[in-house]
Amino acid sequence: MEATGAITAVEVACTHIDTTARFFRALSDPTRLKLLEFIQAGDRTSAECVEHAGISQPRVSIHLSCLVDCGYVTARRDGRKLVYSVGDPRVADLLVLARSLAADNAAALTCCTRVPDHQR
Amino acid sequence: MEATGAITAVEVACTHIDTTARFFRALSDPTRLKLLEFIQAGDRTSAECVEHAGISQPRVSIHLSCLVDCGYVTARRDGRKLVYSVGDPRVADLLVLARSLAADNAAALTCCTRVPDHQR
DNA sequence: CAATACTATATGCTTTGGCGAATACTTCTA
DNA sequence: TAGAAGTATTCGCCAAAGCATATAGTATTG
Repeated sequence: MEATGAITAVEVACTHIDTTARFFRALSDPTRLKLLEFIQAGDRTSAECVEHAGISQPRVSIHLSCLVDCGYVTARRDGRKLVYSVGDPRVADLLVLARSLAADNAAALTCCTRVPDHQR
Repeated sequence: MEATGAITAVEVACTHIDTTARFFRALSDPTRLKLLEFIQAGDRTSAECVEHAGISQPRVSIHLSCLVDCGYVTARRDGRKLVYSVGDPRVADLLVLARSLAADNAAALTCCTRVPDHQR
C-alpha cells in the first residue's frame, strides 16, 4: 500500500499506527481526560480548567495545548481569556464508546498494573 | 451522584475517569495498538504476534496480557499455543472512530511533542 | 503606550513504563 | 513421566512524561 496514491507526506513520516497511538495517548492521562470531559460538558475558560484539575496553571496550559493539538478541543479568545470547547461530535462518540467498554472491564482493568511489577 | 445506587465497590476505588484513562492507556502504545489491529484482522497465535511486533517474546507476552486484562482481546488454547482474538465489536467501532479522528489531525498530532520540550 | 491580567515556557525532579536478556513456569506430546 | 515447545516473570536499564516553581511572553484594557 505504499506505491502511489492516497498517502500524504505527513503520513509517511509516522505510520497511522503511531499517529493513532499518539492520539490515544492524549486520553490516557487522567488529568487530560478529566479536562476533556469537563470541557465537553460546557465551554470552559483556562481558569476554570485550572480550578477543576486541581494542579498548577502551567501544567494545565500544557495539557490544554495537547488537547488542542490532538484535535479534541478548540480555543477561542473572549476578551482576556481563552475559552475551550469541544467541536467535533465524534469526540463525544468516542468517549461514550470508551466509557461503556471500560465500565464493562472495570474489574479487570488492573491492566497495566502487571507491566510495572518489579517497581513497587 | 454518589449517594446510593448504581456504583459498585470496584468503581469506588478508582473514578470512572481513572478507569477510562487506563483503558485508553492500553491503546496509547504503538506496539500494543499494532498488535490489537493485527489480532482484529484475524485470530493470531502468540508466535505470530511476536513476529509481527518485532520485539522480544517476553515483551509481547506482557502486551498481550495487558490487552486481555483491558478487555480488548480474549485468549484461548489451541494445542500448545494460545490464540488471541477480538471479541467485542465495540472495539472495532472504537478503532474506526479513532482512526478517522486521528487522520483528520495527523498534521497537528505533533501533540505531546510539546510536553517534553526540555529533554531534547 | 503603559500596566495588568492571562497564558506559555524553562528548569529540575520523580515516577511510569518501555525494552532486552536471562530464567522460571506450564502444558502438550511421545 | 520425561522432554520439548510455548508462555510468563524477574531484573536492570533508560527514555518519556508527569509535577511544581519560577519566569518569560502576549493580549487587552485604561
